[in-house]
Amino acid sequence: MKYWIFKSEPGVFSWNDLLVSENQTTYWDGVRNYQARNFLRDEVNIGDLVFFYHSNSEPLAIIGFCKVVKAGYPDFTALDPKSEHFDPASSTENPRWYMVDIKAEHEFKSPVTLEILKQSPGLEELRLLQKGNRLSIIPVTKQEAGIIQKLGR
DNA sequence: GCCAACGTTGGC
DNA sequence: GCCAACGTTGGC
Repeated sequence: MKYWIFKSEPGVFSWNDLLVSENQTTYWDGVRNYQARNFLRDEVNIGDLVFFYHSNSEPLAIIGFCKVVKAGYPDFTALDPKSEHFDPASSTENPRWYMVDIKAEHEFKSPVTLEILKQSPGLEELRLLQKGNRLSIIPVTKQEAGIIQKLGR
């Protein structure tokens, strides 16, 4: 089992949006970055734990965590000309972008804010905290995941 | 709203 | 294959 942070702007898709989704499950569409795509396609698996991070918002924080319930499959929004995420270079035969499905598992008692994360020993290497980081699908080590879990209790 | 950092594009 | 220009991200 692996551990991840998925970033989302709550104005686009928030933790609460996830909670009111059918089965508290959503497909994670719209990733249009190759490194993040590779993670979704090749590495994110059923049962993996996903921390749900709100970016560009108040508070900047991990709100809770999810479980991956469906591993990588083609992002169909890339094939839909009406979608904001349409990519004419992607096709059914040769999909360029991938998505996974995640299901809400637990909301933290209080959000684990960016500030808290920065102050927590053991998270110095966390990609989320590196300057200029823009990756939206971030791998997290088991040790880091344990620390984040503790912070959320 | 600003702007630094980053990824992508496209002309050469 | 280089790199300038551009668009986007995301913390502040």
